[in-house]
Amino acid sequence: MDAKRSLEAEGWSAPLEAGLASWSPLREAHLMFVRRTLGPVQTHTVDETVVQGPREEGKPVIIASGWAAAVAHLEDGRRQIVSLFVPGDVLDPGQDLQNGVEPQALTTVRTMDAATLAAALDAEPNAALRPLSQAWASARRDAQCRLVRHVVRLGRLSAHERTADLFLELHRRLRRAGVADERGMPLPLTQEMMADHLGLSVVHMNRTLQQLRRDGLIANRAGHVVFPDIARLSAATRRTESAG
Amino acid sequence: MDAKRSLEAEGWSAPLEAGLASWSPLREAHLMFVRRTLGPVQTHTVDETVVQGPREEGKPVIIASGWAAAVAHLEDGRRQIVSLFVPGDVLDPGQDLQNGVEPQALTTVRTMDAATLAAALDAEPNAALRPLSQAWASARRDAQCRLVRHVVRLGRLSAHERTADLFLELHRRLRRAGVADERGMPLPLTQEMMADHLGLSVVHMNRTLQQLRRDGLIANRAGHVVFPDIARLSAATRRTESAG
DNA sequence: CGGGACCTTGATTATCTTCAATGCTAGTGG
DNA sequence: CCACTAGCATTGAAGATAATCAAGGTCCCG
Repeated sequence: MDAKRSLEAEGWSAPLEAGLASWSPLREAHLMFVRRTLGPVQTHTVDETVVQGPREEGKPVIIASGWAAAVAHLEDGRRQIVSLFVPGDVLDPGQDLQNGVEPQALTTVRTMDAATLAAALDAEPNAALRPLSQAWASARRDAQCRLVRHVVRLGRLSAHERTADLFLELHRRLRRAGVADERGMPLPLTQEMMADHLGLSVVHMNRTLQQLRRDGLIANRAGHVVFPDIARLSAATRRTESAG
Repeated sequence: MDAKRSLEAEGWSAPLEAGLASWSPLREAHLMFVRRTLGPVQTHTVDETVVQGPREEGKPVIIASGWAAAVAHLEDGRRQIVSLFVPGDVLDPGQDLQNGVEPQALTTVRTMDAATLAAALDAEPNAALRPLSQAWASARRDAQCRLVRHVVRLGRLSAHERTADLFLELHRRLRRAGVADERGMPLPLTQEMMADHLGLSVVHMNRTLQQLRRDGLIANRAGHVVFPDIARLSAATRRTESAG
């Protein structure tokens, strides 16, 4: 049955399918439904604005390949990347209802890399597709959960800890989507993007990465990062308490 | 009709009712429904754990009086207050599905002050109660929105900006719930709690507050804070660009 | 009066930003 | 093939911002 998938469909819906299936056990029928209801694919180059306003209910935009991010801009030029989106993720700019009536986007979704997007259809909760809608719900909850973890990261972790912690989160997510292997992952982000996500200056981001490299915790080149010792990288997300 | 409300009911469901009504125009019948379906009130003293695990679906716990917070604890004792809850808010610890099956709470909800809580019933989406369920949905979205804003605050604002920005957000929320007036608001938080929310050390939090006081942006005593000049406080949330 | 929780202070150190260059690499047009 | 450019990574120096350490101080309460 796997052999029957067209190469093309396999090509760009694989991360989405793998991601969904990791949340809930899906049958081939569910994956067929996903492929069938997926909208036309839009191709984007890096740094294009993808979602300006609040997203349409029931028509989540998913990212089939490449990376994107929800970006908040301050008046004076500072910017904060609120969340990163990797293949298989649902794009969500967050919505502000502060003024009551018109929902207003808090952030703008922009591509951080060449990316392909498609509108997906959240399954109606009928019996046959129940596992599928559960998978969508789990994916949404995971996104919320990542926001909470990011607040902790920004509020209480040092630059080194933040960086290690982010790398591990991205690694987990990319493996879930089937886009990374055990030892490393693609990382198309510039140091400036990482800095804007982790609340650091570019210069300090650079020095933090150098330190992690010197410590043998990461090794990177050409859009990829390798983790020579995941256990030690994991330990670097927490403060090392030596002699008490 | 307003005169008919019992004083007791008025006393502890007022912030919730005012908060909901601010999201969607509600009639007396909707408020009656809220009062009628509200569970028994639980009284808590400061620093009690209120919600340990993931919250039950469809039975949101609301806070009728007092303050609470979703708190994340790190192994080494550092802690981050991820979100603050004021009267009328729905408590939500955030849920982690990372390991697939069992939802796991990311944070623990604790009282930051003496507080009274009750379980509320999210209205079924029948026609008569539609405005009510819309109000609940808006309140939920507002909570998500606050998380996004907090990421920006922690990632890109200085200590002074963060503090001013938080005060303005709390002021807006408390006014919405009818618990604060135009000039100031109750603030039962210790400096340590504010520090843990804003990602600062207690000492630095203290000095930042002193600075704001010296600048005439805030004045506080005994659990209350007053804003002598909201416009200037608002300006303090952004970097002041003098000569260009 | 003693204790505890909270606020405040000064001194010192660490972390991180800013400013200003300098290199590096890939793409572009001559 | 070679300047030329643009975007990104890197460096050093200087300074601001924030953390840490270690005391005091105040207030309330038993």
